[in-house]
Parts: sequence; structure tokens; C-alpha cells
Amino acid sequence: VFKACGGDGVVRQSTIDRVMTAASELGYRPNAIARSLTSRRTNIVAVVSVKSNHTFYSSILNKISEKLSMAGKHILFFQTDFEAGFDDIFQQVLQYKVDALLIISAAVSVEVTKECSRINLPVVVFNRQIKSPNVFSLCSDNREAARFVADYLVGKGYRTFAYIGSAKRLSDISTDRQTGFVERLGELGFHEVGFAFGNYTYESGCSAMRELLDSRGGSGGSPFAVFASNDLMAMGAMDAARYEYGFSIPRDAAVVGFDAIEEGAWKAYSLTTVEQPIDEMLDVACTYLMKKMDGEELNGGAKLFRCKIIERATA
Amino acid sequence: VFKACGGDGVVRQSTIDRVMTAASELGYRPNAIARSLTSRRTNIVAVVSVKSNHTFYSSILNKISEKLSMAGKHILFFQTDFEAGFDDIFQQVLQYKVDALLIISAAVSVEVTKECSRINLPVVVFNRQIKSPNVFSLCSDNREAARFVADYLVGKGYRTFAYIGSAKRLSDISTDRQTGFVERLGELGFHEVGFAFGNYTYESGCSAMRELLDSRGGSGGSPFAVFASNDLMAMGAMDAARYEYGFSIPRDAAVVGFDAIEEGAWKAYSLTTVEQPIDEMLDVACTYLMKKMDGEELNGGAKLFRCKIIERATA
DNA sequence: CTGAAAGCGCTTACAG
DNA sequence: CTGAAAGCGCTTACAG
Repeated sequence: VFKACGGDGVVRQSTIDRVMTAASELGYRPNAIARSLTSRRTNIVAVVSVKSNHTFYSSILNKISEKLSMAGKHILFFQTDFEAGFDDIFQQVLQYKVDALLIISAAVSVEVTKECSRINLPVVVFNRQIKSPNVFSLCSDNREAARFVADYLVGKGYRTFAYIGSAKRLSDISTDRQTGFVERLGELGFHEVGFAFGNYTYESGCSAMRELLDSRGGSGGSPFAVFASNDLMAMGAMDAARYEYGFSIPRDAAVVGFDAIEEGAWKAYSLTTVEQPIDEMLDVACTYLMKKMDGEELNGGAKLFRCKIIERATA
Repeated sequence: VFKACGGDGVVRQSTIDRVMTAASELGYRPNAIARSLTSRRTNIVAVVSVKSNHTFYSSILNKISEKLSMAGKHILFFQTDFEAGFDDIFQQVLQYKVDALLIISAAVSVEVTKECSRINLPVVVFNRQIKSPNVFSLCSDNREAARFVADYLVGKGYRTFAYIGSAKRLSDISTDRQTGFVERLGELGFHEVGFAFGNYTYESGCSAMRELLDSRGGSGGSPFAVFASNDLMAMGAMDAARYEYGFSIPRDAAVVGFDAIEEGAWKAYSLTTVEQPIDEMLDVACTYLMKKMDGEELNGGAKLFRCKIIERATA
């Protein structure tokens, strides 16, 4: 309504001011909803995150929120279960004609990706590898990172290994980490790896460690090294070992986690872990989304990021 | 467009089906944005949260998201700094003509609350006490809870006390807890309380504890009891005491936190803490919002909730 | 009961 | 350059 009146217009500045004042006194605000109807942009991006209390996710959401709001975009926030994946809420999301879609860690079906590309909706999937050409997915190179961990632990002199992952097909991420770890250990001549599985929580890390320790039958033998597919389980594993089995870490067992969440740096843990380049990944993700929303033609595909080991005191 | 055609209409079911199929094949979805323009409801509620990685907040957001989506409401998500408060983003929020406003822990000015009531926008403020009659605020009875803590610690035999709060006027919450704690200790005959302040992070809890311990001048004297205004600082305090000063807890010092976040239950901490009835508070908050959105006339005001001490192993 | 028109609050394309 | 009209995709109130 009020266009940016050029200074040399017919309307005096004082008049403009009076109108503006009146408008704001009456509480007038442009209706973004109505605007979007004609402009065909809502300036809203749907952010869909997996349901979790894990600080890993909340810090990602924080950062995304910051970046998007800098760019004048707003977030319509959805949550989904690990198992349900994204497809369930897809219909709801579509009704709001969001400008873009940012999916965190949730599974997306092929049909959905196709539909998105048909209606020309930019989609980014964060922390999960999607093969579709229609979406841009960013993920750490989990397999490579797990290989690093294998090298690291072997280099430290450990000779017995175990892996704590997530329950069957809860995510490909754990599978990739497992594959890389086992694969590299095999190359280095270690073919026996213990396994236990949880669901990414601290508690499940405790149980997994108990399983591992109980099945070893006595604490005899060389100290062994446990690689957990996230920090929360790693910390649970540490605590079970320390407080239930009297282990000293890293003397009796080494533990390495994944994610580099803040809690891992706490003095009670000093957890050696793998850090994903989250900030860089988010930068790339948001930049892609912005450009795509501005109409640039960009290809989808999957981009992998290299992780690095944060060496602290548990190995 | 497609009204719920009564079975006895003129249109045959097969025809309806054909139309529906065609519609979905063409990818038709009702445009919620356009609908809201005439229906005067967006089914969107703005959720504004204070910027923080604290699990306390992410678990609240999770629960709110669940409750609101059950009710068919969607979340437009905003973040704000502790210092900035809500007023900055208020204008943005208004543009989207949300049906309601749910503010988590952020400060809200009187002008804003007035404006909200003028435009008849339901507002709930969570975890902060607002005196305005125009908004409904829910908050734990922090002062009372802190009094409980004082009683509890004195009952356990402690005779020296300290309080770790948040830096000046970061929040009234810490002030209330401090007041209650000091007040009750005074009533019980203990007039000397040590103080240190942080900003609700683990790190700041460490520093606060160092300050406290250094100013005591040697570890001589009776074990003392520290009450921290949140769990994160409590855990930082514990770790500083244990790992830097060689304290054993609770032998040399007791620590009590606030919030009952998951991390406090970890075996490395077993933190005695104060639990707020979050679920109940969220229930009340959401119920209020729903009713208000349905046009019910409800008064605002502040409601306080009673907290309870979760007794674990640090006192 | 049905169907066409008016209107929600904006923007854009077009006529003056 | 300015101002009025048409249109975004719906819903609601109204005329037939």
C-alpha cells in the first residue's frame, strides 16, 4: 500500500509521516498471508525434524532458525517420529504452500521427492543420504568417519572391539558407521567385533554396554574399545562400565562417540568423539535453499562431508 | 470446493471418486493460506522460545509441538535472545496473523501485551510470571520451591550455604529462587549465604563454583551446600568441585539443581534437583490456548505451580 | 437445496 | 507517473 515514495513525489514528507503514524496507531500491519496469495511466496520454509531431546537436534534447529530469520524467512515447524518418516506430514506441509522444505534426519520416500520436484518445491534433507536427483541431501561421510575411528583405536593399541549401533534399520546412518568401522577393522586384521544395539538414548547405551560386558564373560582379557554411533549412547556405555562394572576408562575400556555434543565435553566424560562439520553443512544447506528459492536452477544430489575425531580422554 | 456431499445427492459416488482421483493426480491440495484469508483463522500459533541448547527447552518445544499438532494447529517458530525479549519479533509475528501466541521464557513488555489484547490475540507465557491481565502466564512457584530446598538442606544437616544464580536481571526466575532460598534460610537462622552468578550454562556453573570455593579460602570447615538455579550450572559446579578441587559429593559439598533435565539423572551425576510439573503446565497452557482460540472468554493472569524435590545422590 | 457473486487483504498488470 | 481494476484461492452470505 505504502510504496517507497521517492523523495520528489507530490506527497509531502509530513503527510507521509502523518499517514504512517495513523496507520501504526490503528495497529495496521501488512498481512503477510494475503500478500503471499498474490506474490506466490510465503517466505515460510517448513522445517521438519525428527522427534528427539538430543541436544544435537536442538542445536541444529537453533542454528537453522537463526540463519533463516536473517534472510527474512520464517519457520513452520513440524516433528516426526523416526519410524514414521516424513511422508505422513507431507500433505499438511503442502497446504501451507511453503517456499521450501528442510528435513532433518527424517526418511523421505521417492514418491514424495518426485511430487516435490513436480511442484517445484526446493527440498533439502539434512543428516541423511537421499539418492533422489530432486532433493539436495547433506550428510557426514559416516562410513569414512567410522574408518577413521577404527584406525585411531588400532593406533592406540586396542585389539578388541565392539560397536554400539541403533536398532535394526532405525537409520542408515548407524549402518554406515557400522560398515565403515567393521570394514576398516577387517582390513587391519581384526575380524571379530562385538555388537549391541540401542535407540540413541543414554539409557540404551547403558544396556548395550551391559550386554557387551556380560557376553564377554568376566573382565579378563585386554582392554577393549567401544565405538558408539552417537554420544548419548557412548556416555551411557561409559557410565554403565564405570559405575556398574567398576571399570576405569580408558584403562579398562575405551569409548568413542559420535556428534560432539556439548555434554561430551563435560569433565565427567571428556568423551573422545567424532565431530561433524555441522556449521559448514548448515551453511551449504541454507545457501542452497536461498538460491533455489530465488529461482536459480540447481541440481539436487547428495553431498558428503568429512568428519574429524575430537581427541579427549576416553581412548 | 468439494463439500462433504451427502450420500443422497444428485452426484453419483463414482463421479465423486473420479473427480477426487483426478484432483489428487493433478496434485490439488486446498490452499490453507487462501482459506485463512476468509475464515479468519490460520490454524497457526506462533511459538517463541528463548535461544538455548538447554534440553529443558527442547523438550518443552517437543511436547508443545505434539500437543498442538494433535489439535490441528501448526507452529510458526521464532527464537529470541534472553536479553532481547519478545518485543523485537512481535511485529513479524503480527504479519502472519497467527491465531495465538505461546511465549517460552521470554520477556514481554506491557505495551505488547496491551496490543495483543486490543487485537484479541490469545497469549500464553510459559515459565515466566507476567502481571498483565491480558496474558495468561504459567510459572513454577520458584520462591516456594527454593524454600523447600532450604528446608531440605538444613534437614540434611548442612550449615553453610551458597547460591548460584544467573547474572543480574537475566531473569526474574533466578531472583525468585534466590529470594526464597535466602529468606527461608534466614528464618531457620542461617544468615550468611555465598553467592556466585552465571548464565545457565555448564561452563558458567564451573566458574561459579570456583569462585565460591576460592573465596572460602581452603576447604576447611563443614561441608557446604550449593543450590544452583538450574541443573546445567549445578552439574558444572559439581564437576569443578570434583575434578578441580578433589571434592567428593555429597561428602564435601552438596549440590542441588533445578529443572530435572535428563542429564541430571545420568549416573555420573545423580543430581538432586527440583522438578517442575512441566507436563501439567503444558496441558494447562495448551488447553487455555485452545479454548481461547475457540472464542471462549477467559481471563489472563498468572498461575503458579508447585514443584517437588527429586532426591537423588548429591545432597 | 444449489450456484453464482462478493469479499478476505494484498500485488500486479493495465488503462488513463 | 498515477489510480482503478483484476486476480490470487478460498469461504460465506445471498439470490434463485
